[in-house]
Amino acid sequence: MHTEDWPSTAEEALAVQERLRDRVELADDCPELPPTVTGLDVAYDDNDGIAAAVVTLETAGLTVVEQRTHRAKAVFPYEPGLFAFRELPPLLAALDRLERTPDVLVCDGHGLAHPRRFGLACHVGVLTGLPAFGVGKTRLVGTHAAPASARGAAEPLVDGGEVVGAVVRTQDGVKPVYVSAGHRIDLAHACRLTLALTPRYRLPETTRQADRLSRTALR
DNA sequence: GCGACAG
DNA sequence: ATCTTGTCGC
Repeated sequence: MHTEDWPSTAEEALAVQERLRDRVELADDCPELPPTVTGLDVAYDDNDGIAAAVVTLETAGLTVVEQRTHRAKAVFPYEPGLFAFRELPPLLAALDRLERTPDVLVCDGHGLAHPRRFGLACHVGVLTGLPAFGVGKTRLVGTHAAPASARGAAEPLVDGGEVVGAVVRTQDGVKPVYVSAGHRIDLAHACRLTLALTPRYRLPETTRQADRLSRTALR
């Protein structure tokens, strides 16, 4: 899929989303402990300028092994449920610049925890063919009980009668994050990785590194 | 009809 | 997403 035929209206985006949705793989392909984890994030300025950043970390020590960025102009407005069409172009461009193929992608948004079960993490996974999951800071859909206050506590996120993700407490007493599978990885695995990526802070180290890099790339 | 609504 | 000082807590 190229920039030329990228959807520019909500109707077109919905059609593309529906087409891609059929290619999502729910089976878990992701290794038990992938050698590396790659975080994705995008920063914005006041003039439709956007900068995407991807950072690959060694899973064991969470040290950076490779990082890439891509600057561009926003080509799609923010719209809940169609968020992927805004961040996907620069993210895919940045991912293309990586020399080492990622083992698993960690997105700043949702995967299956989406009104049509196909959020950013699903798009990224399907379009790259790589395992991917999402870690959101706030809820998009679903209801859930409050997880216990200790790090590691989690509660299922339910929408339309099905479990679409998990609400996970990554640090004692902090606001929980929303974890959901995207492609070729299951929820349990995504939750386990999320905890491995949050030894000290609320958000995954992958997201923190990508966030910081995208901001500097914007200036 | 009235909210809710990833980043 | 982004705009921002002080302030509560360990």
